[in-house]
Amino acid sequence: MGATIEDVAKAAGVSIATVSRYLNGRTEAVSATTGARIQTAVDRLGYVPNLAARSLKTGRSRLIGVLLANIAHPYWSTVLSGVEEACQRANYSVIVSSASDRADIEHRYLQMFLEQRVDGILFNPAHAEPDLVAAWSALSVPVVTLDRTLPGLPFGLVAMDNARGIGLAVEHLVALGHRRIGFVSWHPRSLSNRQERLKGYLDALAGADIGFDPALIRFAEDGWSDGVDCTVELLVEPDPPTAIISATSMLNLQVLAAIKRCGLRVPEDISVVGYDDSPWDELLDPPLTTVATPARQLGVAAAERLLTALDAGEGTVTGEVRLLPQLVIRESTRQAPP
Amino acid sequence: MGATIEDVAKAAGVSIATVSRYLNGRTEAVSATTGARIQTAVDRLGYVPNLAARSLKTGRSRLIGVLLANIAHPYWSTVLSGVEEACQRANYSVIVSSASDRADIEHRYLQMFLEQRVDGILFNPAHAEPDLVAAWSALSVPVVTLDRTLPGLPFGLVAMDNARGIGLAVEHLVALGHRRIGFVSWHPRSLSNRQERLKGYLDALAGADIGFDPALIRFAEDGWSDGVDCTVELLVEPDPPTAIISATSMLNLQVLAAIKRCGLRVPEDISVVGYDDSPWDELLDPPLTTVATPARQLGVAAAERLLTALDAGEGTVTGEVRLLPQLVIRESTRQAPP
DNA sequence: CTGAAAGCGCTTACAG
DNA sequence: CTGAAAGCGCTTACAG
Repeated sequence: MGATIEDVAKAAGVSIATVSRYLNGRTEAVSATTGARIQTAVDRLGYVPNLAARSLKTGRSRLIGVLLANIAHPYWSTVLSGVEEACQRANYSVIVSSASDRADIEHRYLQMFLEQRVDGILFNPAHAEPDLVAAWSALSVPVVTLDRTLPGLPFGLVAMDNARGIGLAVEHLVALGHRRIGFVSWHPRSLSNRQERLKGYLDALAGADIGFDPALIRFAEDGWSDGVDCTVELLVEPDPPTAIISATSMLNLQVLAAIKRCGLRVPEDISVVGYDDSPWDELLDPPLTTVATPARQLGVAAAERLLTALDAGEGTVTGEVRLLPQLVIRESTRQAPP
Repeated sequence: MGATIEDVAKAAGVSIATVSRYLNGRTEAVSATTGARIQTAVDRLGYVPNLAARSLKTGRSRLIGVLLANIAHPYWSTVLSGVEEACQRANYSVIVSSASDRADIEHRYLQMFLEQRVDGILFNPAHAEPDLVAAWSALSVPVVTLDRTLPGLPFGLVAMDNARGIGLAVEHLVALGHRRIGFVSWHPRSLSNRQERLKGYLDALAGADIGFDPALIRFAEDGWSDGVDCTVELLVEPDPPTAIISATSMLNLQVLAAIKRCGLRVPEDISVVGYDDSPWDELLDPPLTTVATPARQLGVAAAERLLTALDAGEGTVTGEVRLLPQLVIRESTRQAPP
């Protein structure tokens, strides 16, 4: 069906070498008239170069593999759009896979990426248990890890400054006079981003000379419901918090729903700081004070870090890039009760 | 760096033809002992087959191109996870691109897909203006269009039954005694899914013998804010609606926010039916009555339709598959005031 | 500025 | 059950 470079060469009355040079933009190496003849042939035949053939020859596929822990999470689709944008700009295509939070699937996909001979990998790991992850120490392409670090692996990291993000939330609440500040998060497990947020909470508390009360922390199971129950538990404590920090965007609404279920009002009875600043956070009731963690920028930064390494011919990416979150103050936080 | 099939053959003391047969699962054609020797060599060398080479030879890439109008929309990331899942099951990889709602970008991406020699394309078009779209009439691979039809193009369609979805919402409100039912949608333009929802609204009204009042319809510009203004306009009409249907998930929260801004309560003062049943709709205040349009299933169905055509060796996909939405009744709708 | 030729890593008849 | 050989569609020294 498709025309090949040979068809074009024949139609233009030149060799395939010349066609190839013209197509690859080495215009200084092809005379203008020859170029015009080739272009005419390309147009007439509807010639579309075969990247598989090029890849086989050059050893570069112009493919970037993106492996997400779970693509169904709205935050990550936005990150992906940033990755997309940066890769597109650099003329790379993006192969996307989602591990549905399962390490065995991650394995399969990484293998697939290798078979497709992607030039590089962007990876938001679902798990970080050292034994599961050890097998990836010898991946043959540069890898940049997104938001989560993998201990002991030769990957670069591009992530938000998670500790600082939660720090901003704590400081804001402390400035409003709150001293009993609840923290609702997903269970940290071995995931660096979650651990960092927890650490950010503890450090900021310490920095404000507030004693840490374990009763004020709740870890929910991943998903769209457990956060509600966890928050309710927190609210029925004998000495409940006057403010709550939600450490993940998917938990924001669950915390709010739990508070309403308990018959409390935000911010009259309790203040809430959310995370991520999803586009709809300002549409919530009340408009949510949140820690903004620009998703699109994260994607762009990660892709650019990888692409830079690729351009430089580096076989591996090192170091880490941290993006700074920002606090967006809206109406869900106010002065603590006396 | 990477071992090739020739390295494996040498290490196992057989020809590359035999290695190829073994690797492709034609185990009946390879003796058990030879197979074992090959497997040992593969493991020891860490051999990873080169799909570009295979693709070049077989003419099949095992790549599916997915082109989304805008991947940053949460609904579509869920659709994508369904596509993902189905393709993974069938051993295809997925190349994802997002057009950011721009037709020129769509063009570029389609071209990229062709260059990558994808085996098929899943396409949620950003625009459907006939002149923009005409160029795609001769795409060399099977295409299935997602949610939106492209007039006159030889593509299959997998979509929700949009008209029926809105019909369900109208019927529910009519049953509750509402007769002034507002409709807030994005501007339909030439997009079939939006036109169908509008038609569903009009037809259902007619079916209930309710005269149609143009003052009850508002079209917002795409995005996260214009829907608020449109809804406010609707609410300050001299004879305002007693219920509102939001025709897109991204509009649900905007409609709710506008109602609150006007000092009205849901459902005491006005009923609201949303669209899509995003996972957080039940966490809203009040929990939202919505038309559920299972995103993941849509993705799975579309991918399967395409994969079936591919298996059958069909060069083009025809016909359409319609998925039925379902009404999920929660607490944002109630009896109309007398 | 242009062409002939080798070779990227596979699969697949064809022959044995 | 196994191997030798052709060929998929490109790129890239090398020569001229």
